[in-house]
Amino acid sequence: MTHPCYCIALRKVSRRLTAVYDEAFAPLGITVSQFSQLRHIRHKQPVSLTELGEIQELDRSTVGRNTKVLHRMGLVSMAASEEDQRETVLSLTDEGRALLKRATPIWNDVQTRIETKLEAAEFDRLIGALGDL
Amino acid sequence: MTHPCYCIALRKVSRRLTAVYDEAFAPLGITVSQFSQLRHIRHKQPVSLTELGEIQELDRSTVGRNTKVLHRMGLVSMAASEEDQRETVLSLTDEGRALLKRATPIWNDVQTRIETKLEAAEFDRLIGALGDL
DNA sequence: TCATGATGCGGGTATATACCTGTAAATTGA
DNA sequence: TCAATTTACAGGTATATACCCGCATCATGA
Repeated sequence: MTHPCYCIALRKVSRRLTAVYDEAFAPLGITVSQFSQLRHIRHKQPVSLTELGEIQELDRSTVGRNTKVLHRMGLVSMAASEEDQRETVLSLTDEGRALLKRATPIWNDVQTRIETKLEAAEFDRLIGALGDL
Repeated sequence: MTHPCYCIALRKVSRRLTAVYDEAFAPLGITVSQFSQLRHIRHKQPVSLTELGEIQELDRSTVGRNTKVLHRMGLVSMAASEEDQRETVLSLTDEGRALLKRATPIWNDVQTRIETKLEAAEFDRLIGALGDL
């Protein structure tokens, strides 16, 4: 274990940071991943699963499954496109919009909190800084 | 999307970097996550699931499930501890050791490849550098 | 127009991950 | 010594993620 693995180190801070955001969003019943997807949908709606996948750089099937959860929560509507019957078009529901509005200040707070940890962030310092969040 | 989310950005590079390592390890039939766990086991064997969880900063149940896969692959042995009947102790099998030996030069190559991308890596540069791997 | 190919998705399977609950074994304190 | 607590784990459930296959639909070229 002389040299740390960059990938494993990155995965570790990614898990940690995700936990920080998720904890902040928990009162709203969403995760940071879901928050991000809601933001993308708001920005691009009406948007197809494929397009959303390209934007988020996620596999289409992943986006489909993640979206189904948001749909089940009543935050996102899924409808067949009129031009192309194969396509599912996503939009925010009123609840989705409302929740995103409530989530945004929480996100801003966390972002700011992270920024203060990141000032002179080279890679190792990044790991260290996020390590004691 | 004026401001990017630190967490989402980090998750994204984490996915990407994982894909790079996983692709390199693919001929051996393991992932970078499994490689890392094998290394930890080799370093600490005989080791319990709980201890391994603490080392890897992963939930015990996660380690248990990940280990079961390695065990199914014949790379790791799981035996009840003699001192404490509750404890499962993990060790590498001969195949596990052999595979780790073959995996290590591959890992070194990827590490080196990543290093050349990381020279002056502040956070944003990190994202950018990993972005075009 | 119509076969062929491309596109959009759903679902199966798999890993990686966490939390919670239940159970069994060990420890400890009265 | 024995009840109460702590520990170690397995398994259930859930999200997040990817790859593959199959199906339906659309687009295109002969």
